[in-house]
Amino acid sequence: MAFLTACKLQDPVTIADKLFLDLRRAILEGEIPAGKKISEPELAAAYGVSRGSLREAIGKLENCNLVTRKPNIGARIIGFSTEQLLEIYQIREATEGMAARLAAEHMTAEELVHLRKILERHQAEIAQHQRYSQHDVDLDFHFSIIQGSKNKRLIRMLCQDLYDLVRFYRFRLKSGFSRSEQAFQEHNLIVSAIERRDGEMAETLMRHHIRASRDYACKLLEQMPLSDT
Amino acid sequence: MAFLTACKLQDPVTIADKLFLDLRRAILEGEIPAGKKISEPELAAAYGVSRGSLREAIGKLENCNLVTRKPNIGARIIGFSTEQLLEIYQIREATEGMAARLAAEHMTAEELVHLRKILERHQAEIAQHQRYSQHDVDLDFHFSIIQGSKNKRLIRMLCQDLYDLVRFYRFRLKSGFSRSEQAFQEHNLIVSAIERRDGEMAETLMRHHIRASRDYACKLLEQMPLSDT
DNA sequence: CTTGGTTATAGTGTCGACATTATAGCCGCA
DNA sequence: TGCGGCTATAATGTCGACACTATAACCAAG
Repeated sequence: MAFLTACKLQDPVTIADKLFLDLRRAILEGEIPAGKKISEPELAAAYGVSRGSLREAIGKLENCNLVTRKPNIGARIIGFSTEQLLEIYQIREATEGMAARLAAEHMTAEELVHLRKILERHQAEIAQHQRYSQHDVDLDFHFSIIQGSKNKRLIRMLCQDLYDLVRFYRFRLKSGFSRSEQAFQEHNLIVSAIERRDGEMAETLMRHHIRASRDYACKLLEQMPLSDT
Repeated sequence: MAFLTACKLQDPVTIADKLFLDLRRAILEGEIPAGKKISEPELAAAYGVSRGSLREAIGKLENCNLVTRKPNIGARIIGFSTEQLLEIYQIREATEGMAARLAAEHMTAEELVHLRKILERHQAEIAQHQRYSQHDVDLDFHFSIIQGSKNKRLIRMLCQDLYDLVRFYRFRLKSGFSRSEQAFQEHNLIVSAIERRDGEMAETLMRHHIRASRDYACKLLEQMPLSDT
């Protein structure tokens, strides 16, 4: 899962950081059900840590938009809604479009080679109908382009905050999610534009790609609405 | 300062929240010098609170990107750099462009009236050469459009996180910052496009506007580089 | 005088306990 | 029986103290 290397905290040193990563994974993978209220004493006991450390970890989760807190009431895991998913797609369209434009300007030759390799992996997995891991390939693709923008703040905004939500939703839609062939073609066009250093075109293509992805997700949601688990 | 009403925590109930707002203001207005390391015991004593509450407040400041923390080392106020300022402009171009597009689709008639009023205020202040408060008018303008997008996550991302940084930099550039007339014309065009419900044009104009603002800031920086205060 | 190691000190991370607030259950009353 | 207020309980907010880490000052050897 190369896309995880984009995150900081690869090797957490403090208890609160370890807890944060543990809880984040548990939330993203549905181990802790969405919308559930967090009981600080309960969770602290379950993980064998103090409430102070737990609160610090919850604070970080709040920054990642994975939990919401209200004063004197407590924290609860975020729920999901079609509305929120559409909001995320709108933000991705704008920011990743810009990222693609910047990547076309700033990506190094080595990074372009890496991008091409991701495409090859993608193609190989399509040939073998490995639709499960396709998600990782897709995330790797988008992460690489974001990294290529060289805009540190943009990278943090997307890789560290927004993409947690993307993974959160993607995990729930995983079952029927297979737009691989079409997505691969679109990825291919984007990379070509970046290789030509055509930032304008790269941005346009990326925005189209994300909009297509959104439309597909919407269709899925109409057939199979999200359930609270 | 109507633009502050866009923030949550209007009336903080908990000590940590009050501290957070206090510290945020102090940082934005340069009361605490940029780049300064934070001593938890010192600050806690200065504000008469416990270190625990202070740490919670610092955590929130970290989410706003106003301080950075390293494990076992501590937190320090962010510094500023031309590079970072350019990064922020790139993000604003993408996200506020999208916000303008969405605002053209979703803004209500009342919100459009409010926008027009802001333009009138802007014009009045130009006539009186009140360049100081022009910044507030400008922030109000951008805040209103962001709010008009009706994308809750986008609103939070911009109003709650990114715009703290905008204010942080704007405070340091305040002295020579007067692009009022030009900015007013651009604002006018944007509002017209939104009134026509022309999202495509609104996005284009907003992106041009922010790019022009960036270019102006760059010129200022060449003449008068940022000093660490 | 410089450099490497050692010790002292200040600071951060962690914890358990107390104060305050929200919530749920219960009782009394209409 | 239904509703309003009260009480008890549990949870969150806050605090002070201890443990561990990084830094700075100091000393000794070259």
